[in-house]
Amino acid sequence: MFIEIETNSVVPIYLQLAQAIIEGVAKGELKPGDSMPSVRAFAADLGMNMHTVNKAYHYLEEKEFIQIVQKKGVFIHENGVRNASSSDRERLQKDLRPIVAEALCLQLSKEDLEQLVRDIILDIKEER
Amino acid sequence: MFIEIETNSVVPIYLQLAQAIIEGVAKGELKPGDSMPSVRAFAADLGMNMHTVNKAYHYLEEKEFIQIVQKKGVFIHENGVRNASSSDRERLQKDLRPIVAEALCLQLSKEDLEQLVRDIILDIKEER
DNA sequence: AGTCTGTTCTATTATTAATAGAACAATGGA
DNA sequence: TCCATTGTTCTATTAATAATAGAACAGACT
Repeated sequence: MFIEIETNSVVPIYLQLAQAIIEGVAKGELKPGDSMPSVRAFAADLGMNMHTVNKAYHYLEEKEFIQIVQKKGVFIHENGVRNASSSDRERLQKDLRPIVAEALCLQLSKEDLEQLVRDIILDIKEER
Repeated sequence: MFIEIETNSVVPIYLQLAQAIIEGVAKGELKPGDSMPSVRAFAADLGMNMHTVNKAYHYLEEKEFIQIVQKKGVFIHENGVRNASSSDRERLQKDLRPIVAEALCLQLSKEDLEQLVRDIILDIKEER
């Protein structure tokens, strides 16, 4: 699993890490039940601090994408790939809204937006 | 123009303000050339600090949605409603990617995503 | 002349992000 | 049983960001 972190990005590295893991799940590279590296091993591997990885893990746990089992390890949540709950949908909608608004200003039609989404999906899934 | 600010949100209020203005442009409530309130008047109106409004304005200026004219005022950019440039598209794609990845984990099909986007577009445009 | 404009400056407060190191209790393999 | 590994918790420091505050400036407009 390739994880690229942009140190100069405005998006914090713990979030970049979390998003990379979500992409891993999205493309099926990480499957429910798979175990994730320990916070220490992952941190060493990525050249970041243990606490930063821990923060990413807890962020993902809150979103129910991973499961943290005390003293045992971290696993992709059995329910990580699931049918979106209503709170899932609300969250998606909230995150999506400002981007859609911007797209409208940029004269993107529904079709343009759909094309953009399609491109992203391909881009996420092709890297296998 | 209704602007609602959630003081307890994780998204900073200067950003919420900027996004609200973008929505205003998206729904055609704000048109290129329209003048925006002065930083002081807007701040007083919204119950926030002058510098916070100023920050939102500069954020929007960087995205080329408004134009700040020294000593005269702030206006919706003449090019605010435009055909997306390549840098516009890159930005959209970058912002969209983590959301699409999450949607894929949540088993949303292309069609589901398209429906979601359609709902948001309606929601943005109906409030007139 | 006087108000309004965005700008600039210094300042303070609170929060977040990231790092660091140490210690704890429980797990699990050798 | 021993011992390394697990996530957790604690204190700490540093840097950056967000939000507020107040004052002053120079130019625009009336």
